Amino acid sequence: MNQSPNLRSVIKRASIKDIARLANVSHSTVSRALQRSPLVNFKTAEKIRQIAAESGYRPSAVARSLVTSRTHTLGVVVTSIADPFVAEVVAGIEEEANEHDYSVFLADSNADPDREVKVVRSFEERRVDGIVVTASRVGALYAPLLSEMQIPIVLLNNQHPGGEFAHSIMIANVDASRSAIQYLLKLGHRRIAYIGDRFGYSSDSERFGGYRSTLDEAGLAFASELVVHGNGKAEGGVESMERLLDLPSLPTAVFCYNDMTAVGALRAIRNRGLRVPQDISIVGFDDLVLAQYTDPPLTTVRQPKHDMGRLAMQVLLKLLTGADTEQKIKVPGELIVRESAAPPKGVKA
Amino acid sequence: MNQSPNLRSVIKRASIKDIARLANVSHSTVSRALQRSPLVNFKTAEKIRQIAAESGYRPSAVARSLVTSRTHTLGVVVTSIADPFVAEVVAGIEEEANEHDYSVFLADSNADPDREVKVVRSFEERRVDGIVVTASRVGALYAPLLSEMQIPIVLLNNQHPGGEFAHSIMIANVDASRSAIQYLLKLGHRRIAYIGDRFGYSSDSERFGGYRSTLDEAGLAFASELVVHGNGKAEGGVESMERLLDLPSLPTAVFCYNDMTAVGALRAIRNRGLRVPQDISIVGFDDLVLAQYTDPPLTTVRQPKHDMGRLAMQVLLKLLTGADTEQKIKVPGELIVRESAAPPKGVKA
DNA sequence: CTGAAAGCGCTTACAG
DNA sequence: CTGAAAGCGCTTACAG
Repeated sequence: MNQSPNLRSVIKRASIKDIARLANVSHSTVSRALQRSPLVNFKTAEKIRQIAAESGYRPSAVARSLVTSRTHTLGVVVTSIADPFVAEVVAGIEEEANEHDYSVFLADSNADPDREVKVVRSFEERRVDGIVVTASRVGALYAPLLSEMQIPIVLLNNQHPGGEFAHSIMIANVDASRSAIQYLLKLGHRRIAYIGDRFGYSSDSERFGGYRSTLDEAGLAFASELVVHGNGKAEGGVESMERLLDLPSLPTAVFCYNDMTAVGALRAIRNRGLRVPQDISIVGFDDLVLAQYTDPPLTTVRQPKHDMGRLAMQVLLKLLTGADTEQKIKVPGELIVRESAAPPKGVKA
Repeated sequence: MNQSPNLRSVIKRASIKDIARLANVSHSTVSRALQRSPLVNFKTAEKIRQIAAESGYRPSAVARSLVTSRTHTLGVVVTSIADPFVAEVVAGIEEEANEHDYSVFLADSNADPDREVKVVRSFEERRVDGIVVTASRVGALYAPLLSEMQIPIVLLNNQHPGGEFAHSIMIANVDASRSAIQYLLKLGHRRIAYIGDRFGYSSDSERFGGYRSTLDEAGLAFASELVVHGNGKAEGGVESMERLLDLPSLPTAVFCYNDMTAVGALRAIRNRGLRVPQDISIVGFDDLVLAQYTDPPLTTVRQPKHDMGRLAMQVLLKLLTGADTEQKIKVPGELIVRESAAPPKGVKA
């Protein structure tokens, strides 16, 4: 009963031919019966299916793929699956894929361009039906590779969503960023800092753009010392916030590129003996689950990560069924007000 | 240049035959040249490879798999990829797999037994070379399915690692739990609570076992009101901690099933206006990255998540190359002392 | 309704 | 060193 795996691997799996022999029909008929084709007599079909079930038969997706030239498979390439934003997006992709009987290959590039190229190449060899690239920082570097590929690709929050790639889904960075800054202005803040992400090519500049234009429109002079850059992680948030805290005149509020950066900023502020939001207000971006559990709970811009993942898969599915409209979808962010932002000192709520 | 995907999909990919025609050799020779077989003349091999490169040829892994009956693929099934513990484990698996040119299928069961069964079945049809199941809660339910499978499986922190499954890698729950409780005892705590996970079949009972036996050995009477159960998430930690805080006599320290539970406990304590660790000490389990950024930073038991993932893949690799030793690996946890635990009131450090 | 035949894109003995 | 042949496990016209 408990044979060793290598012993077992010697035993050949049952194929359609074996079932055919047992059922006394041709393997064509078995194939049809298993596909529930109406072309085969009901009783024989039943019998065949029963025999298949009893013998633990499992059709070979690889053989099927070879003839149909569809693998019902997609490749997902991420910069880091350990990044909570990415993990939630992948959960959404996977869920949608699963519902449509697609399997997903996951590849973590670790933000290494070479590895990303290698991985995309391996997806080509696996003959995936489509690819989704999530939050890649290096997209531009392998653009030529992608553009010559014969596989539909959809980019999700990619740093280089432009030109040659027809299909992308992106958070509406500028508007989302503006809503965060408008909220801060409404609370009475006038000295608002921005902690960006030095690796976020387009998303950082868009979020920064929203920050700057909103400040401009409010008639506030741009103060370059209030703009610093982290790395999108908590440690980068700590460092960046420390630089801000060394300023002769502190900001009363800080808008962060993402929640992890905000978590770091929170820590740096605490380390200096200051309090959020009484001394400094903080606003994040993403709305990770942990944003509800920071101290204080984080006011942030929500990205519908799970839905964005599903959407990416839906776009892919549409492309796969032949639709060929160019798809560049912008998803709105939503400001989630919690407790990390409040009016600055001396201003009533 | 920018043809539509469906137009493109009509254009057949180059096959080994196309290359053969261009190179004026047989497809057998092309196959050999591409595999860098020493059997083929060096100059012809060079020429063939060049032609292949120029024509953007990509070998079909599916065709190759059909003949070699190896897919160089593995399936990873997880309860939830959005769980930070799981995500880090998967990162480790993926990294090790990548280094050995394996591709990984990821399936998220959402802790749904039916889905888990469906997914494992699809992995069988895809002819994955191996499967790793991570932190499954429902393993027992599909034990029969697994045991009749012809594919090697390794279980990682599975709730039912026993009997029929030869290969598993597990954190040393009992010892890790004991080290946490011993630390708390050394700090002077005598009234120590435990917030478990009602879904953690074996890991919860093992961690509880470590808790209880260490208390016993210290001569402390077991107080059942000090043991409550969450769901492994922050919300469950909040609820459970609230129940503890309603006790007529509060615990001075709480050992939590995992870090997310601890994060919830931290929040519940803060909501009651109490402080950690001055009023109550908290110890977690996992050492997620966020454990460094809670307020206060969390004292916790580290699981080497990334390494455990790599290890799982290594075991699989070993099984695939024929080794057939039963592998049940126990990985030690490590107590990471930060700031969420301190001597109870009235006891000097 | 059923079967024989061809073919998907490779690998690999077998013969030269 | 090279090619013709067989075969991996399926699907699907084509003929009956």
